[in-house]
Amino acid sequence: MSDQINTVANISLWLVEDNRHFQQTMFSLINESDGFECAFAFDSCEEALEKLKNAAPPEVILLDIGLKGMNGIEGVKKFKEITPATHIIMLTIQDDSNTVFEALCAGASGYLLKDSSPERVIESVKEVIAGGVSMNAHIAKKIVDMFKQLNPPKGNYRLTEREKEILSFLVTGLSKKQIADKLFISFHTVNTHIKNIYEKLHVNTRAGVISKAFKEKLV
Amino acid sequence: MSDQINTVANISLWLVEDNRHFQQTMFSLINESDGFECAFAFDSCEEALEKLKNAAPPEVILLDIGLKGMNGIEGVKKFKEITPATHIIMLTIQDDSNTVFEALCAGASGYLLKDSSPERVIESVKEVIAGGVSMNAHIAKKIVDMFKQLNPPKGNYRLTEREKEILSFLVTGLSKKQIADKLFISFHTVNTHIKNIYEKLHVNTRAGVISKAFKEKLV
DNA sequence: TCAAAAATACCACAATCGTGCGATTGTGCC
DNA sequence: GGCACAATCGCACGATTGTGGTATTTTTGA
Repeated sequence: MSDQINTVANISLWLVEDNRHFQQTMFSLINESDGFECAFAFDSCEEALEKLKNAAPPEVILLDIGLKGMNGIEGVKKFKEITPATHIIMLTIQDDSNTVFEALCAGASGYLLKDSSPERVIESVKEVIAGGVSMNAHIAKKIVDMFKQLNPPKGNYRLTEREKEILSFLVTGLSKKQIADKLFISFHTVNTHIKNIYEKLHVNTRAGVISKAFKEKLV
Repeated sequence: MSDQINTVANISLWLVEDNRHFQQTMFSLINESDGFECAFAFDSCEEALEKLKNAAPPEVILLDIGLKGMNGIEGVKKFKEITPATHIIMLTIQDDSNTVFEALCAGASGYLLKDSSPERVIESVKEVIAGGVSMNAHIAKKIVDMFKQLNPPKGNYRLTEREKEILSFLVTGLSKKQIADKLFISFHTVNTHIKNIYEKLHVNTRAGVISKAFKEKLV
């Protein structure tokens, strides 16, 4: 508790990038920015991971997506295993949405085009530290599209409330008898409801109902 | 082909917003921006939808998410039905991610906080016209999180290739006999395989296997 | 108020399923 | 050679399912 006289601690960043020229540029850019400090710059994930064994993890890692050796995607996973609280921003030359998308799924918090303006770099870092995910409109669209695709408008088979209820029990794997007991109705009634569900969904086996229910998000 | 002397056509926008003060501010902001033109401003979705019947649709609609009458979400759906090529940007007072998320799923191309800077507004419009989706880091995180949730790491139950194959047939609703015929093996063999699958997945009904297969993305 | 829709209940029977056994063959591995 | 494992095949039997009916009561909507 001696010499905390100047300011609050800087945000610490690490840089993993094999292009020495770009590495230098980025390194300087960060260290010249108020409140940020680029502690280390590495040429490969392997080196950075090695360093993590005996150094405090940074708050943010800027990680080239196209590294030799362990590539960025694998890198994200490894880093996140070791220090899950560290935010990782991918660096890419081009707007390759597939790769970026994979990186996000692997745990990255955003990505930056390498030719981004210094302001944009700093803005991204701030965004991820605030808990956000930093991406551009193009990637955002990819993700929203994919999301919509995974959430197709659910088909309407005009199931009644009771039928939906029973469908949900079928999906959990209950037998007719178990459903009857659960709803305090007769086995025969459940039988009838199931017959009606089968007819409405155009299926004729348990397996058919359940697949259809999952595929079309009926449950 | 007569008087195309001045410039390329302006980007046409419509504004749907019931707060008259904000409506005026935004209207002026847009019309003062080079290359943009706010053709109409409406107080409600109903009015704008009415106008669409006899006016050319705009390239972009700025749509308040919290309108009286038909709200923004329903509005997006209606607009998109009538003029799917029109990009819609939602206007929100607060960063309400659930609503914004619904809007995006309903077809919106982005959203703007109402206190965004004029530059941010124009930037968003440009982004959506370029085919992107405009959102901030906070919403982006929500969506990426949701996406990850939909793609959980698949459990490994050490199913053999044959078992996986049979599992996939089970999911499509085939009976033991049908599977046997399809694979040119005996009914009894299929029976055995299914028994083993049940044991490995810790289930004991057809329904159980299929739900588990879907929930854990085994197929 | 009256008809339609939904929920309830019952019966019977063939088909299919789940599960208890046991057994042979081929393959890879130490 | 011996061991583990996957794939194959077999039998038996009780449990459950799917399907063909019919029929009553309650709820809903026009």
